[in-house]
Amino acid sequence: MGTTQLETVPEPKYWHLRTVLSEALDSEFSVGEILPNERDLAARFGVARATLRQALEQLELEGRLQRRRGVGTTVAPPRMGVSVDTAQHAWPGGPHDAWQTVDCALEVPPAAVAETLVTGRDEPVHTVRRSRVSHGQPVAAELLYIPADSVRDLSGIDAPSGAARARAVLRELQRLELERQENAVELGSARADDARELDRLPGAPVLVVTTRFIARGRTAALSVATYRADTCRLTFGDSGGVEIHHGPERHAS
Amino acid sequence: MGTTQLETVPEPKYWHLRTVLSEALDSEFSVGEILPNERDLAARFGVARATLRQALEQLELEGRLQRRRGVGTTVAPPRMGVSVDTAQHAWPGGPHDAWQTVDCALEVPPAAVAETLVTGRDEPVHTVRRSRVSHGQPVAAELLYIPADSVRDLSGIDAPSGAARARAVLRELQRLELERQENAVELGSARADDARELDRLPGAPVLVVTTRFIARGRTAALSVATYRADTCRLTFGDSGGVEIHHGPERHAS
DNA sequence: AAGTGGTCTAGACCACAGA
DNA sequence: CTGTGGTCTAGACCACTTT
Repeated sequence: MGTTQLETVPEPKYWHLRTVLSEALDSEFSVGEILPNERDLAARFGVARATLRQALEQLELEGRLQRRRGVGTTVAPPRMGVSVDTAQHAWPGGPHDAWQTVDCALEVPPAAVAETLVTGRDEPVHTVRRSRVSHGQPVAAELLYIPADSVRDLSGIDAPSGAARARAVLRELQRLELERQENAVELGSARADDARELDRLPGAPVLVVTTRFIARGRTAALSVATYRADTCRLTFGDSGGVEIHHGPERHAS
Repeated sequence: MGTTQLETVPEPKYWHLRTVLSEALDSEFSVGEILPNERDLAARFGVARATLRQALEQLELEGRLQRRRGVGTTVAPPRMGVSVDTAQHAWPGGPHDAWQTVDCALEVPPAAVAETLVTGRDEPVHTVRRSRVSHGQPVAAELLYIPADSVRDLSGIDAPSGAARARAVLRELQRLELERQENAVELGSARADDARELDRLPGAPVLVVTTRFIARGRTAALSVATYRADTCRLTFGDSGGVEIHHGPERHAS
């Protein structure tokens, strides 16, 4: 009857903790509010700190919490919708481009990239680094690989690297007619350089959006964009700014 | 010159381990091959088992490894491309539908769902459970929420639940004209029921695809599909079956 | 029964942010 | 400097699969 449920198939402590904390977040905390520190929380729930941390990790993965070393754990705002539609992921450098050019270099791409670009192994390609900012914070870091044949006429550009050269490369790319593009999303973990740019630790979960730009029947460019998985909800299709969030949430005063 | 790099900013052991193991996977292992057990591996690298496990978790998150309790850790095949295009995520029940109907019930949806459906709180909606199989293994579990007004004429259907009723509901839904749909992808963790259906443990990382089907200017149905993040690469846009994988991979004999 | 990965503990020390 | 989260250890036991 009113007795406490006997755990016939006991769920792991950390999972139960996750549920308890999740409900507490819904009902007793506001966005931006700081949680008690991990040692206190662990003591309060009568578990080891490692177990408590396992629960927090889950909630961070789900975008409910934000943890920063030296600062503390705060309640995260609902994830922001970020469009990865053809409009925003259009020909790099185009008018409706959501990206900001950072740097450019001529480098030999990773084997997996070289393979889809059909370029020979060890053949250097233009590598443009870009970043995307939304609502005032960095949400994605991108590496754009552009084979040399896609941008023929780079005369008059003396800069061997830098943002100026990047813009020149993208401008050249515009001259090609984009046939179509192929997109894919998958889960990954941030490499050290991406992590730095996204203000996260290495290994942080990211959504990797791979876009193959096809012109004249060939792959004219390949974009590998890593989005912060904790803060972003990628929208596509006929999308707009659908708002779906986890539960009751109030804003801190 | 040829001296070993002094770790001025020492990276975490587990991260270094991840890199070492990742390279070993590329060069010395074939898909499906079984790795040494965790205790042996930890001993071999001179670290605690927990640290070794942190590295393995990373690699599993990246889809490089597959771990099964009681069995062992094996090298995972490259992720399979799964289309989440309008073609596959079309009007549920349509001709090119990739989904298999499992069950149906009339239930009160979670608050977040009720909100986007514009139905009143505590108002039950048709809840259809479906599953998607690709290459012989389950890749996604879906919950489809359909407000009562979207499927008016359910007379002649006596079954209060079950696959038969589910099909009837979807058939009724077809009579509406689909205006457009809005899609979003985000990272989540598998709830207990989804986890069971996906043959994973609760909390396993999943890609949650939320689709809002819009007809007559209203949300006629809402689909929440959770895809296994470890085995799936979601493709969309003008996509096909782009093959991008991590490195040299051979198949076990 | 034996061997695997999964959970959990109670500690320790480190890196970093802020006062 | 203090307090925070991040890393790491050396154990123990549990749940599960296979033999």
